Amino acid sequence: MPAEPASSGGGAEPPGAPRERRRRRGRARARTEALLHTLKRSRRVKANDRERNRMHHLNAALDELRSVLPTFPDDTKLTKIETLRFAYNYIWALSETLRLAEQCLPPPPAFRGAAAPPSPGSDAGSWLSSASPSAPSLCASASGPSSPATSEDCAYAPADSLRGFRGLPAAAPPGAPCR
DNA sequence: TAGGCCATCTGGTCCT
DNA sequence: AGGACCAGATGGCCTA
Repeated sequence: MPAEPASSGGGAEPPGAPRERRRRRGRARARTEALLHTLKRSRRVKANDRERNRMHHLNAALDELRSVLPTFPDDTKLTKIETLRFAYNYIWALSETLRLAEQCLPPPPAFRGAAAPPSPGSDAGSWLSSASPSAPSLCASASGPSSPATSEDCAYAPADSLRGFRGLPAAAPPGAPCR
């Protein structure tokens, strides 16, 4: 504990003055600490508020993502982790479908000199489902795009909600001939 | 009742 | 300096 600094005034003070000064300084320090405490507190409250807002925005974005993901039954609510993993696999499946479709599409008329007849619903009846052995499973996974899902990861997937999955054409099995 | 999911609070770190 | 982001802690709610 540092010694009290000697007063510059000398002996003009009445006896007991140093004690009074100490008391006042103590009160001032208490006031400063209280002020600091309330300042810290209000900063914390503001930070909490921002954090709450941030999480609400994050959840809103997650809800938007959920709303574009197909589930069965329709009102099935995926958990956060399920939503993210499902979205990952859904995107993978869509791009795979696109890739296969491009592979199978006939060349544009400009190259053939004649319009090719569309093949409506050539594969429209077969939708991707977890029951299809050749189709990429849409169950959740964190693995790479070349193998979007493993059976172990499927433990995380809402398997029942994905069964009967609608809206995504099945990817053709590897090596399947284009029609 | 245990386990999963979620919201919130909190302190630390990074960025502007 | 203040805000954004992150991860850990905690408590509530729900379901098997």
